[in-house]
Amino acid sequence: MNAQSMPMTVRPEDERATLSEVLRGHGVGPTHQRIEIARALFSRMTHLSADQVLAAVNQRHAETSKATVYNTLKLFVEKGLVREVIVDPTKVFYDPNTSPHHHFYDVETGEITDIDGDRISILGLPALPEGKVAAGIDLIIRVRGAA
Amino acid sequence: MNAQSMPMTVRPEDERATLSEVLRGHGVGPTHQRIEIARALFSRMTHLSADQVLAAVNQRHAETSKATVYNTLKLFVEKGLVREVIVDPTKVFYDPNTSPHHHFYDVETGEITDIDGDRISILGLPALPEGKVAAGIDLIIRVRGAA
DNA sequence: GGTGAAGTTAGACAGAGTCCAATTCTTATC
DNA sequence: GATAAGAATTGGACTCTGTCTAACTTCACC
Repeated sequence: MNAQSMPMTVRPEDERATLSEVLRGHGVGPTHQRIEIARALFSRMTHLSADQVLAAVNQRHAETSKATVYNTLKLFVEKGLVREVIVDPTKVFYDPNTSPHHHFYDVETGEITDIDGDRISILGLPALPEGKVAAGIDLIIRVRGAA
Repeated sequence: MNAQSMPMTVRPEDERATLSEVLRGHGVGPTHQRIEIARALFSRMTHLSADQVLAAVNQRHAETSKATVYNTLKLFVEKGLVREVIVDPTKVFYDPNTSPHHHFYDVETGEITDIDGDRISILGLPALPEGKVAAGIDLIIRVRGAA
């Protein structure tokens, strides 16, 4: 089971256990803090910045430090649980949807919306530079309110 | 005449005049500082961050403040003289090539390379969100050294 | 219950970018 | 060329995101 296949609704008493399994399945030892951070991301299935994750976690009950949120988000990226979305020059967003997809980014509101990967084909994708491998492909369509 | 059609080599005594014309043609009043910043970008035709622009300008002779570099780069973006490239979570790069194109970004070295827009076709581009207009389309291919 | 490794923490720190009030420059007009 | 008004520039303080470190806590295992 991976993050994408996690049921959208689970009985509250099962939620922690389910999240623990998701973490373990990605080679991440489950701790209170990591479970809370995973819940913040996966229960919303939306793009959150580090400070939004921190706020969401601490609003609930669990005191979690800034350092742990940053450590954990970096770990989740390494382990493939979430994906970094770099569209806003001021902060990184974390996307719990790790399937191939692209992004609309509203430069005025900061809102990020997914574009399913299979709705787009990219033809003539150039050969990667010598000795390099792909680490991610993201088509970013910046939009703003009509004039 | 626009930035792209500016001759790659000009007689030094004409360079300031040429850059002045480019700026004026984009509705930007030419000042010493703006000319120096434009020269830093257009003489290299490469992707520079704000601090690289600052270093390039001040290395030459013209003392220019950090605030002016940031003000000017923002103005250049508004006026279509350069394009922001947002691929690195720690800083924005400015690209003097404003024709439609995409980017390779090496996550290990930080190197950015252009991909000509006409080498790639994007099929099935989804409709923009209601009431929105496109502000930029950038396919970012992140690469890293092979394992 | 003891031990070591893994995880968490507060708070200091670094770097990019913003803001502001004071100064300097540009430009239009005479 | 002098002048005045608006535009541009400036240093420095400031904000914010993210990193680092050394101490502390938790956990698994014996």
